[in-house]
Amino acid sequence: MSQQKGSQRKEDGIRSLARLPRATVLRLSWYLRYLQGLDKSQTERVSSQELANALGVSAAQVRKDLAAIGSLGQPGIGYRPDDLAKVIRSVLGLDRTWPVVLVGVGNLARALLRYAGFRQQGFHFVAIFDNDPSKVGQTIENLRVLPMDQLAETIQKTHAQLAIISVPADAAQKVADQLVASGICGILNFAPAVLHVPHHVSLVSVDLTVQLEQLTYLVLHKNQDASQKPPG
Amino acid sequence: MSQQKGSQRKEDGIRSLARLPRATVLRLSWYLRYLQGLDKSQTERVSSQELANALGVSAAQVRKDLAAIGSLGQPGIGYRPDDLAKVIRSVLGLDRTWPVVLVGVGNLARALLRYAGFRQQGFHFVAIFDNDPSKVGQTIENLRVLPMDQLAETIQKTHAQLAIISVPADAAQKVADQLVASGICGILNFAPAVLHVPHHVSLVSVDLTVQLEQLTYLVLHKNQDASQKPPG
DNA sequence: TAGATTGTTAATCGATTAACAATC
DNA sequence: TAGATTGTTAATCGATTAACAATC
Repeated sequence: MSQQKGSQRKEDGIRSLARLPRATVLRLSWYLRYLQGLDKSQTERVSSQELANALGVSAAQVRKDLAAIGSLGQPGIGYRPDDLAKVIRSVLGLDRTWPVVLVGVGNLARALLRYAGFRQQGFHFVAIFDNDPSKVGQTIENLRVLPMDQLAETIQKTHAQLAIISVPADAAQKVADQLVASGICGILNFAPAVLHVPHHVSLVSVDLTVQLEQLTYLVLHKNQDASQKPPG
Repeated sequence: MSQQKGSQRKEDGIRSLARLPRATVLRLSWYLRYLQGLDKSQTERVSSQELANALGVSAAQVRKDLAAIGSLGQPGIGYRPDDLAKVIRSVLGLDRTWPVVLVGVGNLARALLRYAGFRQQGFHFVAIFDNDPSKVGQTIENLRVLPMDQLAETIQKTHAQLAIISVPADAAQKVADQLVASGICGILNFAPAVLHVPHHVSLVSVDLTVQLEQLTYLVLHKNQDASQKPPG
């Protein structure tokens, strides 16, 4: 592995990180979750071994992941939970507030709007949309459901960069196109459809049926692979 | 790569498959989804290239994935959608009905209970549970909410092998333990917690906040990685 | 100092891609 | 036959693990 590669360079503690492996980014979320669960006043240090045990990965993996975002640990001692959490938050972009718009007001949307976990991490719903006239005008969690023709305008006004799609599969690509045209940078898609977005837009899809199908495969072929699964 | 490895052997078409790579199993779900969307009477054949274009992967990848579950294509011709879908369904265990129990009746649970996608693929909710006395006895989608002390009994009676956890994070491990003790083989977990289950139980976790955090990372470090993301 | 634990290197493992002979 | 497309092999790429010198 070549040193001095791309924008990667060491700089007294925190490294300006050149695209982390996707699996590493996923684990950073887990590490953060674990650190947030620690009793702040009680825990002075955590070791890679402790994190590894808690999350079901190897200690070497943990050290590799954390070394990728900075020299945050002290040999012989471990990591300071607060420092670690702060750096991970910064890397994941959780040291700020993210306005989010949501398109498609069904059951899943209602659940998402009420989901406390989002608010805790700085995600903040600023507008919700539906193309069903009978839903437009309803109020859910203090938000009026807006018609789709106000999408672009609202996104520009609220500076929302993120959107959540929870419409039926056959409507999802059209909605994605509208979101992209309105300047959205990242889409979290819950519609069971493969979406295509331009290069400059980020997309994460969560397909609930696919997840359940992964589970049936594992159950059916159990004992051939019983390792701890990454969430998602 | 050695031939004749483990239980893998070729046998006229369908191969008795030795644990597929997890990424392959994920894509099998996508292929199936695409095939199900095709107009049956219209489409006689699909090529690996068509599947690849539709799903944003390489054609070589598609052929490799499909070759792993059998010799299903005809050189020079392509694959027969019906045959392909049938084999994928069989590999994923979707050629049968799966009774599912759900624990934790919150907003997300209500959304999941009404989610049509589950039913379409053969998943069937047979019982729902909550430890909140004010919820026990309520009826949702024709199911009475049962108290937790009826969990084991009900699971045995319904022969449910799968369970969905949608309780708060701090209750999730205890619920998982109860499910395992009651004989459940596979758990789909929506609680934002890392669960530990015995070797013989399969676990898939979907953490919505983690998914949104992956998205903020991508948006923030955009143009460093703008590839199509696998759902989940 | 002795014990613990990091950050990093080298070795291993696994998954993806490219190329092409086989075959419809 | 000529054109198309599979299944498979070898090459590439990337991620995980093991080991250990550096250091608190």
